[in-house]
Amino acid sequence: MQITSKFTVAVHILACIDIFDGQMRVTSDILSGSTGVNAVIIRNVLGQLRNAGIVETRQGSGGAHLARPLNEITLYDIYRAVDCIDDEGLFHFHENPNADCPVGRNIHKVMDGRLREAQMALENELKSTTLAEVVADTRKIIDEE
Amino acid sequence: MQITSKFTVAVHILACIDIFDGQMRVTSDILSGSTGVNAVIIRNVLGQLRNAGIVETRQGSGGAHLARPLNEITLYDIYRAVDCIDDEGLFHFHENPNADCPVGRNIHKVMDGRLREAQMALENELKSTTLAEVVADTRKIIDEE
DNA sequence: AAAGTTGTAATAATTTATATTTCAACTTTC
DNA sequence: GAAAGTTGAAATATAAATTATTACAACTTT
Repeated sequence: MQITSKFTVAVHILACIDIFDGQMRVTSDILSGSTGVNAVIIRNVLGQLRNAGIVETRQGSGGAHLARPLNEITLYDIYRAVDCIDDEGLFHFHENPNADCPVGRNIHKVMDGRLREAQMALENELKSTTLAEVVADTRKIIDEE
Repeated sequence: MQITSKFTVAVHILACIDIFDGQMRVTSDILSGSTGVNAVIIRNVLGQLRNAGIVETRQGSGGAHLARPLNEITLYDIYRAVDCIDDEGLFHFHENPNADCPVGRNIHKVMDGRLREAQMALENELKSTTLAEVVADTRKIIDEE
């Protein structure tokens, strides 16, 4: 199991939006071409990013723009926006433990806090990186090519 | 997307093995009953735990036993044993970024280290808990019931 | 020998992720 | 104001991953 590629796709298209904005109209078709991901999926992701206040898009006119500065968008914001992880959490608990077994009826409770801690450690790490850093690194590599 | 339930199942059955060992023969059928997970899946998980040197099982005789002390088995050991995450890592990268696009051909490289850090933060957290703690908490709750 | 168990392979069913098709609503440009 | 291109969204299809099931040989103990 892995965290859905919508997350890395979202980071990818946000980098494109920042880097190409001004040079061209960054449409879902352009982004589909850069990512290799279907344009409808791109529009879905853009929709989630829009709902989270990260990008701006409008029907008809075409072309996405960032809604706030690069350094105010963390990887965590993106991860949340595209709904990588649902309310159940990162770890999938088996669903039918036996309530007649003393272990079965308590294991969930015992594990819950610890699994949440682990998930939080991951998420805190994602909070520590902003798109500004990602884009800066990308531009640097491009310049050196 | 979530981390496969084989992980929580594995923790569950290890707790059962420790708590019930001596009282009964802890077979895959018993464990299937406690977890609500198919007995063949349980045997697969036990097989992975055996390969990792965490439990001992034998054909014919039946009944699993821990292969080393509870405090020498971390949640990370279990997570590794059941192969929660493959070599690609926790985050799933979209597979066909466009090499003709400057962002497309570099984004993977730029993100890689950061995603690995996040995964490591998760894993370090799992390393910090041993089965001894999980079982102690479980026994405590059982005693208070 | 009988009964019960593990280990493993093969297959099926279920769930989740991703892609595709379609089209109405909208904007800009001619 | 018509044409061309775009977004947003729904419906459906395909693909991939997870979990369950069936089947049985190999093994142990009684």
